[in-house]
Amino acid sequence: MISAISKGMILRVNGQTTLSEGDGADLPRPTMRDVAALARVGLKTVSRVINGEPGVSLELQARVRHAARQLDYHPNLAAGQLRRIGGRTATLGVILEDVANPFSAALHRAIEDVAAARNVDVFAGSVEENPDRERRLVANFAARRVDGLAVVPASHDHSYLLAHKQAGMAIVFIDRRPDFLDVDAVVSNHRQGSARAVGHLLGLGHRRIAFLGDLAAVQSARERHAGYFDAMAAAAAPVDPSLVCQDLRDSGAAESAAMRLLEADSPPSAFFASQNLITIGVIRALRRAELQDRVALVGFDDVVLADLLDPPVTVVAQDPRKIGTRAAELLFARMDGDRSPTRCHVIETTLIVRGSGEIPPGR
Amino acid sequence: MISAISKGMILRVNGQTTLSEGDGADLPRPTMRDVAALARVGLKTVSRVINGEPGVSLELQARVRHAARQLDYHPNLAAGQLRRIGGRTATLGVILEDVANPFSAALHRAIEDVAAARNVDVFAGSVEENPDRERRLVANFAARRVDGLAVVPASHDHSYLLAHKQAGMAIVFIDRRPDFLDVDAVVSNHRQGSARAVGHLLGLGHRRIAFLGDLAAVQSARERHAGYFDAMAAAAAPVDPSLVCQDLRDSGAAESAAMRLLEADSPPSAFFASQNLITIGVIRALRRAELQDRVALVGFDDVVLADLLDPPVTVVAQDPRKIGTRAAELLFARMDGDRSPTRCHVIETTLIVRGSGEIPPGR
DNA sequence: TTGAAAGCGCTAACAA
DNA sequence: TTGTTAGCGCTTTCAA
Repeated sequence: MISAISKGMILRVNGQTTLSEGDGADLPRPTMRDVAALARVGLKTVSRVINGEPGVSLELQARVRHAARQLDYHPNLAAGQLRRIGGRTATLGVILEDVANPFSAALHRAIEDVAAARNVDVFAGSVEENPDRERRLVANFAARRVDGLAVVPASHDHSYLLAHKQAGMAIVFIDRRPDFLDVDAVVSNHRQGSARAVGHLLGLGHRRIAFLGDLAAVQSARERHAGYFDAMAAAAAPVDPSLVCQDLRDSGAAESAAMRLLEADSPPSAFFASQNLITIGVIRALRRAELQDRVALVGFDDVVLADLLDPPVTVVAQDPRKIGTRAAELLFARMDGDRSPTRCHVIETTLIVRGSGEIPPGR
Repeated sequence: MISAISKGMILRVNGQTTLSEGDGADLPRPTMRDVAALARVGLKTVSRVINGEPGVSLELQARVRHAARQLDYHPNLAAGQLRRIGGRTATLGVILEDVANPFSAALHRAIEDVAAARNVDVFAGSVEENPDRERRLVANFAARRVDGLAVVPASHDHSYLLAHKQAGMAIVFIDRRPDFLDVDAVVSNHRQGSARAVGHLLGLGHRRIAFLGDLAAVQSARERHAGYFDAMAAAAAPVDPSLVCQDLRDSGAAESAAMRLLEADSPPSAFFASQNLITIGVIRALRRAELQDRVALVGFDDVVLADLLDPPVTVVAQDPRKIGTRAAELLFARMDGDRSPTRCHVIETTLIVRGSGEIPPGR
């Protein structure tokens, strides 16, 4: 049985390409050869027109464009990249903690904007602090030959990226510094920002300040933890280990931990919540305990609507758009041949005083 | 001058591939040929081992794997896809309003999770309701031969996607129904959800209910607008056109519009904010006017921390995770050969009563 | 079980 | 200005 020939079908008969009438489905995509045949020009002429190379007569340009439109031709980028010398794919890989987390999403968008200006497409993936997922994503992106990779790394030993770097993949670390690997990085000043937050509470007279932190395995979480100790030590305030909770993976865990502290014999007079989801958990706990006006709270990383809560939440804000933009620019600079020594770019944080962090102790 | 040969360099001499000592930078990536040469086997044998095809002796498998590891070989997916019959790229394109918007980001994450389970990588891009950006992204993703495309469309006439669909690209629309194109869609019940929100306010006795909406050019915004009229008509409540504001593109615009309404001669007794950013704008306006306890508010789409505001914000919640998951599953079903008629899947919304929507009129 | 040859859709290099 | 040939890194086909 011979299947029907329907409109729009590409017919290749004796090397001649023609267009049928009908409205078939699942046609093969037309190739440059098809366009060349229909326009009755050489393959290379089509390539020149499609890529905007000079040196094609207006007449042939018109014929090629007309044929391309007729066939609804869309070039195959992968095929071109394969042969092209230097073989850029015009893609970037972005590896985030979670594309749905507001901080990650803001980074993503900033990177996308820089990339879009160069017509570079962006792969994104979520790692959830799982080093295996990170490696899987890196392997995939490498197999796709992304020109650049922006990573918020979950892993510790980053030397497995060396081969990719040497193969010409530009790499930038975001939010965390690289270990055992020489690449650029853009990070918030986690330690100093945290010390500032805690110092702010200490300045109001707080001494029993709880620290709620993310996975201790995560470098940025450790730095924020260290900032807490820095400030406490600078004020000669003793650290009560029972007020230090780490490894809180989401708002729920943070809420429970905060509740436990509030219900203990000698509760904290203030909280330092070292991450956005943790801040949300602490806010919920304070509400449940109806202590939001008596126990102080400073969060690290800003939270939407934090200014409209009662009391409004004081935070140390990061600047994810600036971080993402800088990271993308570094990536493109390296791709463009920048061979200068790698650097770690530190983006300062901002203390935003709103109310929750200014509640005095013993109220 | 002859450049130094350093460790790890791939040397191709007389067709023989060997490994040098040193720590060179910018090596060419090893190819299957290099692995084959080092392992002293045929090219196809390497291909079989890398792709896990059966029928290779254990001995040769070991030799190939060892050589691959030694060279830090990473296969080039694009090259494989080019020759492979049916040519799947194992990629998806996701076109969103803004990857940083919480609703879009939640969709994105849900799609990513379904894709990751199949080891499919995801391109994402933001359109900002600009049809030109949509077309540019679609063209790029088509040029990259994504197997599937999930779009929150900004454009109106979607027939330009027909050629891609016919070329075998699976397509699903999210949040909006396709016009002039036969593809699957997954949408919230915008109209009924909005009618329910407005009906809720009418049930409390409100008659002067303001509608604040997104770009009227956007289909989902129009449906929410229609839902408002449905409910008003059902209650035989007159619509005051001065209480209907559209084309609000961000929280700031929504805040100004709400302020203007509140300061007018006969202000509304309730607001229906038909989108998450608009809801935030209205909340800010009500706070500024100190009317948050006197003017009711129901929002469409939930907002983080809405439950902790004073008063807590009543919303009609969408289920972005469910929408995204369903959309991705439809995409994969089509790729797997599902030829059943296309459908528009409607995901119901949920009214979450929290307080702001239960403020009676004339308070 | 193994591998040589052809070719995917395109660009590079070169010839006309 | 135009076209021809080779070949990118891989998979397919087919022969050994």
